[in-house]
Amino acid sequence: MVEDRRLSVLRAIVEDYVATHEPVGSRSLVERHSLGVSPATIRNDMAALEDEGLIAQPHTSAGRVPTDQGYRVFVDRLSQVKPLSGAEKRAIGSFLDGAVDLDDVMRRSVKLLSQLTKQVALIQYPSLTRSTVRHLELVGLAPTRVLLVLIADTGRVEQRIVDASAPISDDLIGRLRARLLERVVGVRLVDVAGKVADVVEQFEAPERSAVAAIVATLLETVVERHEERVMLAGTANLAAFGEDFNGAVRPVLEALEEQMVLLRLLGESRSGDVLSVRIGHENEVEGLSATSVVTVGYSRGDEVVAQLGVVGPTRMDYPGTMGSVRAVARYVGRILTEQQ
Amino acid sequence: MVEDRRLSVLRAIVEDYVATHEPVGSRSLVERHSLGVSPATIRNDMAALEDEGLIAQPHTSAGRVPTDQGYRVFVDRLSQVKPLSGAEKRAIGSFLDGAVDLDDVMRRSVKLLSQLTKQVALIQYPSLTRSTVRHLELVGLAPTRVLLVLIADTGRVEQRIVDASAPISDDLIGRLRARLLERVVGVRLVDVAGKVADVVEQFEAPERSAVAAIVATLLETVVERHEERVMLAGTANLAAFGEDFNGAVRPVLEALEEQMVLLRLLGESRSGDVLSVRIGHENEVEGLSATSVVTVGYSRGDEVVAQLGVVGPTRMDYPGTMGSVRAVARYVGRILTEQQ
DNA sequence: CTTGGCACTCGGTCGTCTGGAGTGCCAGGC
DNA sequence: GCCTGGCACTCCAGACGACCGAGTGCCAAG
Repeated sequence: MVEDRRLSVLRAIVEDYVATHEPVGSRSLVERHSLGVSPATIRNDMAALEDEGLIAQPHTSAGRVPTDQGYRVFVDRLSQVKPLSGAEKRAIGSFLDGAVDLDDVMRRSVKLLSQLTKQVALIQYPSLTRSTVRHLELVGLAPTRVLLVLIADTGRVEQRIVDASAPISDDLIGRLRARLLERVVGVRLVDVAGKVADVVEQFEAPERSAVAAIVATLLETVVERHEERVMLAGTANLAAFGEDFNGAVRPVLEALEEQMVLLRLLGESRSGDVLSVRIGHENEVEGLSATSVVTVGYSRGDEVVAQLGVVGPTRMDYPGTMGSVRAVARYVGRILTEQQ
Repeated sequence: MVEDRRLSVLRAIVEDYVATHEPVGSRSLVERHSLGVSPATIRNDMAALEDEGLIAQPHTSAGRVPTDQGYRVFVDRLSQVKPLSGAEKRAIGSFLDGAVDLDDVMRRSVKLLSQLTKQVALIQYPSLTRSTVRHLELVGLAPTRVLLVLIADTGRVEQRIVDASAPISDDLIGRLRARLLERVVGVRLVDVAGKVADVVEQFEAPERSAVAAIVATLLETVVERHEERVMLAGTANLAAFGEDFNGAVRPVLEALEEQMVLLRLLGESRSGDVLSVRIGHENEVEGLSATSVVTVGYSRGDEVVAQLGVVGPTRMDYPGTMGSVRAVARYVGRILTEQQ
């Protein structure tokens, strides 16, 4: 079929361009891939592909380069996720198994992913709102200060210092701690607010204001979504982007420095645990329109708790990147589930 | 004095080069600074400075550029730390005051510093080993698993999951918790090991192995220095470095990605709370020989607990950078001391 | 010790030229 | 109807050379 060959040509162009980073012409295409036809025929196909908007020429008399749409078609119809090699899998296992706590798991995973893909890797901490309270601790620091520590079942720990204007006795701390514990342990964070709503009322006048301050801080800790952190590694790999630093790399670095942007990036694909690939302009984030973002959710147990992925140039090795992202997500999920 | 003028010339060269990023010649020097002599005289001075190794020419018939040694003399003898403007001081105050916890203080400080200096900023978390134990918590997770949470008086929280092969009852957790608390609260982390050495012996056979596992993990948490974290911001400012990405910026980015390197960078200057400036090759870290590092310690109370600083091109604005670094360190110290 | 003058060096820029890679189109063949 | 070889055309990239200007070092005179 003619149509089939045309797509083969597109695939070949994408593969060559990804490999060489140079516009690919009709001659070299027939040489490197056994397409069984002459360059002239390829040229006709290329003209058609260009009409469809899948490839473009940087200038007349240059080879062709895939467009964002071209990559889209490649990813959707022409490529398969490439599974990792056995060696790579073993490397992942041994690399991640030594992690001592959640921070360590995140740090190791994101570093690993950036090394596997040679791109910038991102990982979002497991969402607090979806998890449950494992423990809550109040520690008196000073007459009017209390440290509130909240431990989620994902292993994440949040701490806040509460400065109540009224003095707080150790006895009060003990009673409040017991009451709160009995209310919130095992409760989903999103439901904590409902559970502790009436606690303040159970305390009398001299103590009430301090209790109110502590409970308010607790609610704040539980509700605030801005606390969803993102960790990042491999920015040095941006070197592969191109030579013109200020043109290409700077906006990317700037975007990556903003926690909010990173969250949006990972948040855009609330697609659960299926791979999401956003190519070039499909990306909503300003400054990243020349990059592609590959993300996937990872799970604890059978619930997706957060996303991880990579950011790289649109001319990336999609099958390989997708394979690495998916593999790391699975391993992270397994570790979180086991460590539970 | 001739000698004096020579140093003035060096100062002028440094200032001009920092401002323009271009080799500075004798003519433009007399034009921009009122030195009261002719270009020819300056040329003689420049030749002398070059003999002393303080300046160099990139090539014949180009202007002069300061050498690392030239910057050294400039910093040591020719410049004064530039205090911040009132507006800047107010900005620091309002920017840092809203911090809710230690992480937040670190995050805000490092971001602020990178914005003030337009360079890459680093901040080290307050050292664990120098601080004391504020609280310790054991939480049972599963029959054989316990979560150990250690809270230092710097506000830092460390958690570890202990997997004892033997079952651990809630009763045991309670007793062990009480005993450990009574031993370690208020004790410096470095002294914890001595305090808990005999705790294991106080438990009998069926419980002893679990206790041993928990205590071992506690010691690990307390001793391990690799846990001293460093946070970093402003990598996008590396754009000011130069155009040749792979030549100049890449090794810097790579070095900055390594926690160990960052720690060394901040650790090299155990100079307490006096500003440390390491210029170019003075820097031990490979890959950063074209950068200068300005660091200073910050305190909680009257004890220096960690370092912060910036990394930038050797052609940085030293007086301004030193002023910003010192100012931010003072504010951070104040906040930590107040929040205590 | 300073200064003006002068010859010299050398990097950066501009215009020109040329080779090569690549294209589009066309006519002929299967 | 599709493929193919041929051919004219386009245009980028690199090489080459000339020129300009900024800057230097040195010297002799003030």
